[in-house]
Amino acid sequence: MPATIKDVAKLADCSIKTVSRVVNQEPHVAEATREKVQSAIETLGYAPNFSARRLVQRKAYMICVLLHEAGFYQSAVLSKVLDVGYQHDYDILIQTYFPSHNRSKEKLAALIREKRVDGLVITPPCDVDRYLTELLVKSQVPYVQITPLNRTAEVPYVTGDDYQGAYLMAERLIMLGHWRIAFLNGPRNHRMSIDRLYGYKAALEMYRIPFRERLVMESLYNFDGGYNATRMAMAMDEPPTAIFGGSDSAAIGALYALRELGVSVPKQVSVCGFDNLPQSQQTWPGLSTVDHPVEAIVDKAIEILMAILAGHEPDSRQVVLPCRLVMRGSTGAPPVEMT
Amino acid sequence: MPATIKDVAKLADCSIKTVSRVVNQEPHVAEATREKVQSAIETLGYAPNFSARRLVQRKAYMICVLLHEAGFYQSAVLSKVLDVGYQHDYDILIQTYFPSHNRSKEKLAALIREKRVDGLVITPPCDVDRYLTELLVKSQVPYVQITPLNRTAEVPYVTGDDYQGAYLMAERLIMLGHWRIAFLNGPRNHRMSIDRLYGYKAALEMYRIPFRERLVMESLYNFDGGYNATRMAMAMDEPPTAIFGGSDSAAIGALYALRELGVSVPKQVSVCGFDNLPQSQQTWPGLSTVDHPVEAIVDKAIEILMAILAGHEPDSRQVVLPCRLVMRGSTGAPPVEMT
DNA sequence: TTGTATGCGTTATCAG
DNA sequence: CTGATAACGCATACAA
Repeated sequence: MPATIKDVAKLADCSIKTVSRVVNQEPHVAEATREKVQSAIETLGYAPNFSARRLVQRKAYMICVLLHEAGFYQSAVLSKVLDVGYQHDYDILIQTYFPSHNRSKEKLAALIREKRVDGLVITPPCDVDRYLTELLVKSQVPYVQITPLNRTAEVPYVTGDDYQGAYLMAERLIMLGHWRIAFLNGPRNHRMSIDRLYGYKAALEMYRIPFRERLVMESLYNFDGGYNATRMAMAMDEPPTAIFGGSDSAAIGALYALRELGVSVPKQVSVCGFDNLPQSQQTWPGLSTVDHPVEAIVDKAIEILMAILAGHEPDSRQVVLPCRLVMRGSTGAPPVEMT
Repeated sequence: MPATIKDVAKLADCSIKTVSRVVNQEPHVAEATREKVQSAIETLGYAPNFSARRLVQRKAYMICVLLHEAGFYQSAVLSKVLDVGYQHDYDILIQTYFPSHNRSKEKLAALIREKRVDGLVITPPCDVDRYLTELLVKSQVPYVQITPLNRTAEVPYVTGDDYQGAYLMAERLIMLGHWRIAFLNGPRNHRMSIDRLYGYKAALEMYRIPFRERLVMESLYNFDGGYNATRMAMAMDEPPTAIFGGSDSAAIGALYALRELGVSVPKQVSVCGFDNLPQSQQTWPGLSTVDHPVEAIVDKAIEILMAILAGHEPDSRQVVLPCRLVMRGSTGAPPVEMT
């Protein structure tokens, strides 16, 4: 039976309000009183009951992170959210969301209706789900998107600069001497895929390399997609000398396919990715990739969410952070052509 | 301003208690009344306030998952916990715990003191932390361990059968014709490492293969450890023909090292791991490994925790689930020796 | 089958 | 600077 604020008040010989003041670090308390209360708290091992606080303040002190699946990228997001969230004295609630799954929809709706969360952090691909976005808008819950697949004018988001990152990497490949560069594309209707593709295109254009439609392969940004696309690419009359995966997952699939085909990386074909997943440095050869600054993204996202929750307008509601290249062993100069 | 139970009562023209009965599916309500209340609930869009319920029932309706780091194994645990937890109408709170990190200690202590969680799920390596275990015991919070590094008599846990899994894999390697099998060992003082090592030893013994101390290499069960151990193993006078990683992470490190050394897997050296991480099927060649039945483990763990929280004794407090072999391309017969 | 009154542990109001 | 008292929204013992 834990001690309550009343017990403390009795022991410290004051009113509960005074105890409350001490606990919540409010001003207008005499130093002597404060000390008396403080020691009472300690001898009783008192800790305020969070549920009571939540009730009376009509606040859940809880933010929800919406995850679609558990992968490394998500893990990184999570770690950082936990870290930052706690600094703001918020609890973090994890919720999986599957568009196809009715139960997860209802669960989330209940969570919001029952005021069990104050705000949400949305991770891809949750943000492209119609039902979800409508639910969020209708219920007026504050939320912020992380690396949205699509962007909208009103919704706050924080993301990496996909266009710039892709441009940088494509440029680097070109500098190495490549000009037949295949691109493993993601879902066509996602802003993220589009930006990365455009970054690639822009670099080609800048260096006067003709863009070839057939070198853009569908990969869905996953391992299997990257694998299949690579098999197809290598079966072409003029196979590419470099394969730029729009995501590390796809690039890892490409690596696998090339290995299977007995094609040496980077001697015969260079491979690179995008995202900088932890496992990308455990492949052989290490995967050259574009680092999406996950930590910084989450940091900023939480900052924005907290500002909104606190009632003041954040500095900016839509933030795009620059990406940077991480070169490892999977890229090199193309082999000398012998015609 | 959401509707409260009073609003519903007023609209349905009954007392709040009756509404409460309907909401909580209690008996003793006339069908007619129930319908009246039900429709009132719907027109008002009423949802019970969770904080209020938590307060009055002195229950947090929340269980906490303690994570040390965010990896794939942890992700798998998480997904399942979420899934099962929600079926029991519990919220899942994620908490990172770093033994070295004072803030995370305090945070957890506060969580427990303030009755913000009803129970916990502990994942490795949290369970070997003195401070943590003492805190848990002192505060009397119910908890259950998942794949504990060490086991104790009183604490409920669910885990895979490390000994049996390692035995199985070692046996398989022997069947393939290997007898110089290196083992990438984990932290020496963990029950989990010990069991896996003993399973390996037992298989050797069963098949009358002399155990060689020097073939047991320290790897700490991580990528770098596996990498270094493998470099050392391959530098021996008589290098092993197979490398059994006590964890997939270590085995992936081994794969990397061998690739670097130009050693062909499985032609010259076979490699296998333990855990069956998702990335183990994305390596080249696919990593043969021992599947730790994470989902079943979590399932059982939550079941036990729920039983304890509900006040009745679970069927069993300590459960060990069998592992099974997952053979992929990284293992094969050893090369023919030419002396 | 239904309703009334009381309490859960806080914070907030406003008077002292 | 301090304190009595009223919310907060729900559950629950007990009465009708």
